[in-house]
Amino acid sequence: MSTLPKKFYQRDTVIVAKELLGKKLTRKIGNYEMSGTIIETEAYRHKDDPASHAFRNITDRNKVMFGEVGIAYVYFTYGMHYCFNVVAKKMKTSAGAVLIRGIVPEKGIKKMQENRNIENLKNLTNGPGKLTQALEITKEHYGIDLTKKIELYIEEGLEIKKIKKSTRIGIKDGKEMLWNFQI
DNA sequence: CGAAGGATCGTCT
DNA sequence: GACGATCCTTCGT
Repeated sequence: MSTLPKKFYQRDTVIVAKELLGKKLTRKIGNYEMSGTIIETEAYRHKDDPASHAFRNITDRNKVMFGEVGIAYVYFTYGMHYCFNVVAKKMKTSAGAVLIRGIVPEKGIKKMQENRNIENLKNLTNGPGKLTQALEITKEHYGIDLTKKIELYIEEGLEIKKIKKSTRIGIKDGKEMLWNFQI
């Protein structure tokens, strides 16, 4: 199976967020592989989106959102969680990223359960902080290229027909935009 | 069940 | 110096 090309991410952030549903996320540590299918995403854009980290200005943290597409944007929040995003936007001069909020675990479930110290599959990777903990994604992955099959990448997956739209979670402004997408 | 509150620290003002 | 694109536990019903 091949990874999604740069071209895939070089489109409107909201469209990419929808189309990432059903795709396969893989995390490789040495020979060990963990993977799952993406089932929930959120789009965060630029100046038109008050909930986005890129809304105000470019900073040390958010700078990858302004750069090349198909790159990982990982940040630390609430003093204990990492969140994993993919840079996606139509214009080179703009900014945007898609937050991966949930996957269905497939390969390497045992390791994920160890990492999270729980058994229940339902609670294993059904939240942005949970999936980074399960897949051992940290700030070390900030800025890596997800189109290359190295330690973290996204491949082709299922065709999704029905998409549920909703408001994004945990934000103050920008609630009128239905940019949370789930299968 | 659902609601409420605590944990904990990097980032921005 | 305040707060957050969260999660988990506890407590009450």
